[in-house]
Amino acid sequence: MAKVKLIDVARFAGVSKSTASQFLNGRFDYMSKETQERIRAAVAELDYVPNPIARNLKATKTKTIGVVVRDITGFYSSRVIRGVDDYCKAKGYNALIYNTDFDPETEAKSIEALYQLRVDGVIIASSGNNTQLISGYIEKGMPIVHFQIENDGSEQNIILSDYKKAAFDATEYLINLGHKRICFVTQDFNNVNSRIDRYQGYAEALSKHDIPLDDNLVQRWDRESGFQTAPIEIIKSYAPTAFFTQHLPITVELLRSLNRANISVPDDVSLLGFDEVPMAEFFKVPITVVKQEPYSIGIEASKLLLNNIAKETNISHKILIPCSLEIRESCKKL
Amino acid sequence: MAKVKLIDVARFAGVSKSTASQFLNGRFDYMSKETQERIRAAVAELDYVPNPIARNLKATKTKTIGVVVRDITGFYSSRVIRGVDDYCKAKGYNALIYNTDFDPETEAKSIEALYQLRVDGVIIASSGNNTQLISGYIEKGMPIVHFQIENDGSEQNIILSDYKKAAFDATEYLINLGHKRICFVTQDFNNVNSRIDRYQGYAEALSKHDIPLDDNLVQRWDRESGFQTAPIEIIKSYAPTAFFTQHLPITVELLRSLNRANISVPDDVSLLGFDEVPMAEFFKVPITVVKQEPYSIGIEASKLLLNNIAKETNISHKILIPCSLEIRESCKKL
DNA sequence: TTAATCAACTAAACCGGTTTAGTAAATTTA
DNA sequence: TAAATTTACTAAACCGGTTTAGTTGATTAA
Repeated sequence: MAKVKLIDVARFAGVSKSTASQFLNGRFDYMSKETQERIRAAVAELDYVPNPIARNLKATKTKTIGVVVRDITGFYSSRVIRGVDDYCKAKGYNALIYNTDFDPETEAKSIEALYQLRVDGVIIASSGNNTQLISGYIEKGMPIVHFQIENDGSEQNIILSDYKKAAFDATEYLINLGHKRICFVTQDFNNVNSRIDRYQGYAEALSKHDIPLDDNLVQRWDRESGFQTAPIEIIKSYAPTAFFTQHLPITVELLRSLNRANISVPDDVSLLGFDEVPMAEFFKVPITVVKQEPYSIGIEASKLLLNNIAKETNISHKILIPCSLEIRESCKKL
Repeated sequence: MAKVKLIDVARFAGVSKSTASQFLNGRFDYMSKETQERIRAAVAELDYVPNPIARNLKATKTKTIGVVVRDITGFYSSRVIRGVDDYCKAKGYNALIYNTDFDPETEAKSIEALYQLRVDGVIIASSGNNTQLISGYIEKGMPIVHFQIENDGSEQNIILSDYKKAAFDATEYLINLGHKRICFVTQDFNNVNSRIDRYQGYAEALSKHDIPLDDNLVQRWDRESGFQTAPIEIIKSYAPTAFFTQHLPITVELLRSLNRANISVPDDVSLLGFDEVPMAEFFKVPITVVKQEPYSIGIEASKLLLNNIAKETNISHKILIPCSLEIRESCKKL
């Protein structure tokens, strides 16, 4: 494609490669005005475009970072990526996206691929199954910033929503509406702080309002097998007046179940979801949710990463981004 | 980061750089078993990882392509990108995403950035305002594949939904439900074939069923100023029994208007949209839509691009991907 | 007047690989 | 038995830049 290179410019201007390079990097220390002008003219005449790859080879930098997400297609992930990308582009970096589809092995392969590609750093929403492996890369000197998922016991750079406060606020909102039997639906904690924190926010709100914590109202859902106990059974057996779902897919599946069983939201049961629901305004019942700020998370994550890259430090930072409660129509006042 | 290089491996194995390189590239032509074994051992011992950048420098290839979209966050774009990325990764390429936010200038800058980065090719949903410029890059030898938007008169590689057939089928579906006054809501054609084709599909369906084409029922919408005529006015003045919107934002805005004006879909007026609507199943009225296959479009676009890169040809190909009608509840039988 | 300094460059090494053109020893052919 | 060929490598050029260590002629200080 672009064939004219530095040596061509140098020859055209009648100077050496070194001088041409100095000029292009703005170091005019001891360079006569005429020489500068000749090189400028040569660049213009030959339509020269420096090759950033050759440049970075020498610098042993790629000006590229990696972003490892579950699926770029998701509402949350795509916005994080957009934030990362906007910040990176502004700082002269490019971002390479790797999708893991929730598979820890694909995740491991992605990190290795990025390592081999010599990216300057990585932003990752890790599954939590590769903690050891990731530590290894950090030791090898690859700066890594996490987001979305915080695993227990790992000191790391991470940007997170303030899950605990968000869950607390949401639960308190339901309590203030008169709810006492609030069913908390979560994925298995599995040492993931990001899940435990929400639970704690929930528990603390109950405690603050002297509502006993009923273990029957803490229900599990997982990606493969769905609800451990069917929502209809939960309602029959434990009579919750509200569901508080901790993840968009849980909200979606719960809503689907309730619709199928002809259980009306919010008349029969209230529903509050974690994570924004796209197109909520057009829903039969617009869902009240805890809204995260994925775009901001992306910005902050890349800010932190590029900072670490620049300073070659790796002191663990944890940054919390506040959430907000988006009140719509799925929670009834009792 | 990774510091061990080829020369280290070579020294460790007691061979020259060249021999080590030959080994790593699987050319064992005249290499003794013992030498092979020694290099293999050195690689393993030193944990050597080849530097793809240095490799590609010599090859004058980057094994990277660019993808220029409006906004990675969108339902359609994110899926196209996912398709592109899956195909590219499988073929050893990486994709760099550039967002234009519908701004032709940002688009131009993105292409130039990708050109300077020496990407091996570009996949783009162009605004249509940079046709000249893009031709320039093609002439410079940069392979380009378009998708989503086809501009009038430009011979180019392009992957598209079969817009005409899709619009024909959708219109005929409405006609078969008894609709005769179908309001076609579109962006200004502006020489964009992707829009004109839909209009032709619409017109041909009407014609086939002997329904006169009423210009009053062809309405404009644009991103900045919204509807040229407010939907309520359209209904009052021209009494359509159905709307057929040509773009997701139009569908969304129309629905919003109708809701605000308390006009019921489909009781007062039917609605059929182009483009899938996320979460449609939970809508007050699930919207019937023409569903495109963005993931397939991404796959096909990258297939075509990588093919052109490999063969260094650039014969214009146009590939149509069929759409399907996703029938839900927003169209009433009259 | 001569050594030291400075302005304005350039040669060559380097980044980390690939590839082409050789080379020396062993083997085959004439 | 000498020439031609084959085997198993290596030296050096190259990809397209950056950077370090010089070099040369002019100017300034001692």
